[in-house]
Amino acid sequence: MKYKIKSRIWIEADGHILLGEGRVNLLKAIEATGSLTKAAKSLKMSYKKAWSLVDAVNSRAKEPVITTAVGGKSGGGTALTPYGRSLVETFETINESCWKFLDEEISKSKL
Amino acid sequence: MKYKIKSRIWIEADGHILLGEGRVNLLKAIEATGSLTKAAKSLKMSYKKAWSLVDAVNSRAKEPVITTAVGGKSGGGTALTPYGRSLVETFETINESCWKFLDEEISKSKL
DNA sequence: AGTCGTTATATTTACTGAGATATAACGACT
DNA sequence: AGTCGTTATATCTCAGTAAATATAACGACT
Repeated sequence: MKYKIKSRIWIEADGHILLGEGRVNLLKAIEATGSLTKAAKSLKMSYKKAWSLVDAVNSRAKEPVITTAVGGKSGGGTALTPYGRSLVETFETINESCWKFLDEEISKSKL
Repeated sequence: MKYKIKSRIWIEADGHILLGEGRVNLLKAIEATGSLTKAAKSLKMSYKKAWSLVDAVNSRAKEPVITTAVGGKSGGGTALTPYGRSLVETFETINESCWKFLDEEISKSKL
């Protein structure tokens, strides 16, 4: 039986959490569905929770992460900005390289 | 305003968490005080919670992490085994190198 | 004007997890 | 035999969080 090492990373802005794994998943679901309601459903999350998460991200980030449209034929929708996409991408690459780094570290140790 | 990246790491054994930051702190407090009761108090944690934590660590680790004595003049006590000390030490060194790694990664990015 | 699916927000309800409390057992020492 | 501070464990209470529910506003299109 071997030990495994795991990690969670997150980005903070102004002492408050800006982006973590859950929020990244939500942003990706928004990009996939084009709607906050559908994104929440696809993650089996309440609309309210999803909304508070994206609101927190949007209000703390240096630039807007999502744009919302209300009303209209389709009812409206939510979309990721280019800046949002870059946030998601760099988060995921850093996260994966962190996993790799930790796997190497634990295999170097004598546990 | 700059983004900061943070992380939590933990070690799993057999699919269950073995050691994380909180447990490491508790083990260090045990080493410092020689008693689970005092360690719990020093961390403002209930005895019950502290006990369940060390019990979980002790039962999942490859070798015993603590030894306990019940009764006697001093009432008893809890001590860290050499293996427990090595667990704590490697956890902390990996944790700190992980922080360093992440700081470098985020400063490389364009956020 | 009416419909529709959405964003946005408040309020109420349910439940899990943490804390508080209680109790037993232990054994070196006086 | 009695004391003392500890380990060990069960049970009960409560708060804070998550979920469910309700409601308003919006605007393109028919």
